[in-house]
Amino acid sequence: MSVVLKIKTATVQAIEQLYGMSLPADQILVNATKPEFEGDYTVVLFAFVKQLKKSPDALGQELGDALVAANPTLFSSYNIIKGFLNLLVANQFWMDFVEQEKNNALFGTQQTNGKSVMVEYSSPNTNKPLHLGHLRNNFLGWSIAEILKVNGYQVTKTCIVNDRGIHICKSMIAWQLFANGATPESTNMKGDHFVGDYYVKFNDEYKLQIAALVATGIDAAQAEKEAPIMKATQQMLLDWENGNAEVLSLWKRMNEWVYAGFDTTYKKIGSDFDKTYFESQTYLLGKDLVAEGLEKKVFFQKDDTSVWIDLTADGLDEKLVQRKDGTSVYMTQDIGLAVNKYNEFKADQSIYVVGDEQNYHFKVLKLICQKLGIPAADGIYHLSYGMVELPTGKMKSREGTVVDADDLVDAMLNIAQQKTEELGKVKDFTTEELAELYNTIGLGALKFFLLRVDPKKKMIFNPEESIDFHGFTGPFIQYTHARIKSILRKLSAEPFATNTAAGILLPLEKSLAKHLELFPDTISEAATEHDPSKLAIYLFELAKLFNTFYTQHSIANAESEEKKLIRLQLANLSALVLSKGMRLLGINVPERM
RNA sequence: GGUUCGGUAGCUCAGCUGGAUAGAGCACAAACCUUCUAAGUUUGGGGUCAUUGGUUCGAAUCCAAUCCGGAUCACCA
Repeated sequence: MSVVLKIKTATVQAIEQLYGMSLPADQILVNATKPEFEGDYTVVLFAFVKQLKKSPDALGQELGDALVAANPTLFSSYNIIKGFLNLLVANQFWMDFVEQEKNNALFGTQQTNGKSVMVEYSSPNTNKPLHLGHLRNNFLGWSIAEILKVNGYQVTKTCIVNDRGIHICKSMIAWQLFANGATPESTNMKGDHFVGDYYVKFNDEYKLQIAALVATGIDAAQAEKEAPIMKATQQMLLDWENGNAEVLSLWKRMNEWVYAGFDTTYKKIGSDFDKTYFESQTYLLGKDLVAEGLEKKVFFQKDDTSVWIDLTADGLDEKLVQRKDGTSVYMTQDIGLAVNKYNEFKADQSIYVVGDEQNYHFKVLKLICQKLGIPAADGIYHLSYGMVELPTGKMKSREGTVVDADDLVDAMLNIAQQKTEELGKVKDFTTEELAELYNTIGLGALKFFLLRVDPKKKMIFNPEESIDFHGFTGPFIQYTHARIKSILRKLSAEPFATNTAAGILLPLEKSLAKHLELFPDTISEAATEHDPSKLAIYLFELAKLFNTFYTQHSIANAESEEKKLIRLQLANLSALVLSKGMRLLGINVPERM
């Protein structure tokens, strides 16, 4: 049980005993005491002053006395200032806490809660390489999955690959027209980039053709439809759907190129999935649900035989679920896939990590599933994240203003290498060890950069300014970890003796212990809010605290053996929490850097 | 226009279930390496928390209106 919860519980009991009034624990407001006052945690009294008809001071006095008397191991003293009851937690309490957790690899890990959850993320299109936006998606999805795991959930990571559709045909057509049989092998290119280039070529050619048509006097909208390359693409999509062998074979071949490229990137950034779905295999799902929905009168049919759902009562619009030609739309597929996933995994919750541009889509998806009475419906949760934008605005692949994922990762590794070489602290590393270190640091900087901000908010990335390695960054935390490990190596600190001294904790020692104690609560908050940035901020503060502590107090040359011991314990637990916490963000921490 | 998300220091962001004098990092100015890793630490300047009104012991936080910006409201996926 966390300290804050203990304080709340103790307060509830005290109020019950003193005044015979029972309050729920969540009505007690407990804050960390502001540094300018004496104390560790503060109970805000105003909330019950009215109900109890007492002055804040009198209430605080009685409550403070009762709390200290009833919980001598928890509280050592208290003071009251203007309606705030500042409680001082006993030094021994913090020391016992550190003693107990000092080397506990499971610190912060919850027991299994019997619930299962699916996390769907990444969702790439197979017509172009991954970009910075995908990186945010991948890091978020992966991290949330790990955070849920330590909170006791059984997690299945899934990925839906958008491997069919008009956009795929665009690259295929362009390849037929311009490639002269070139392949990734013959051009020595990564497959996803190779295919992506033909997607760009399509758009270039398309624009030219439109311009040519407009020059002959055709209006722009008409020209967009008439352009031969577009007509060919649409024909190809039809051929694909009709199972044309030649088209299917080209489609497979080009997709294989892309998968090979994605595979490399996923390995490099550490993304993995337990189950991958392909849209080419799921896009027909959901059709039978349309019939079922019509029967249940959830859907209705218009005169032209298209099928709709009326969501005006829910403050939304009418939404199409089946075209008049009987084919299904995106929404229908998603309903089908949701049912499919549920049948396969029976997950209690299904989290979709998808950009906030699809907020409306997922709102509708959940509503429709609920109206259809699908068991998975209430468990649908859209983890909506903001776009990554450039200072000049949104990234657009057609205009070449995307930040390519591979390029960015490579650039990060280069900076990591350059800085490491400048500092020259690991000259004895082998080539392999160095490569691993650059990877750890470069990716750590990138992942932390993308995960440290609230997922809901859009964020700005300026390619002109390289991602920092100082301050609120991944490398700063990695560095702190390496620093601690260096001390532990030198003092060969394990196993620890049991700390029996009833010593006094210095302010910085106590601050560290206090902050370490918050780790389990932070992890569970990150899970319930679906927000890894809570964890990132926590870890940064821990690293900062440790560094301050480090410069003020020596561990190796501590004033006494007792001091040395408690500091060793604090250092070891700090390293453990930093390492474990960073791992939940998908970031490794080095032993040396 | 409807819905929805956002607006906090020069920049990037915390804080938002109402609590004490609004915080970090970067940038800027300065100090600290014969002592456990200076990718570090310390100090300093820097704010009309978009605006106006309301709710109350107390508002960056809640409510309303307004202004500004994004997303979305496709027989695209």
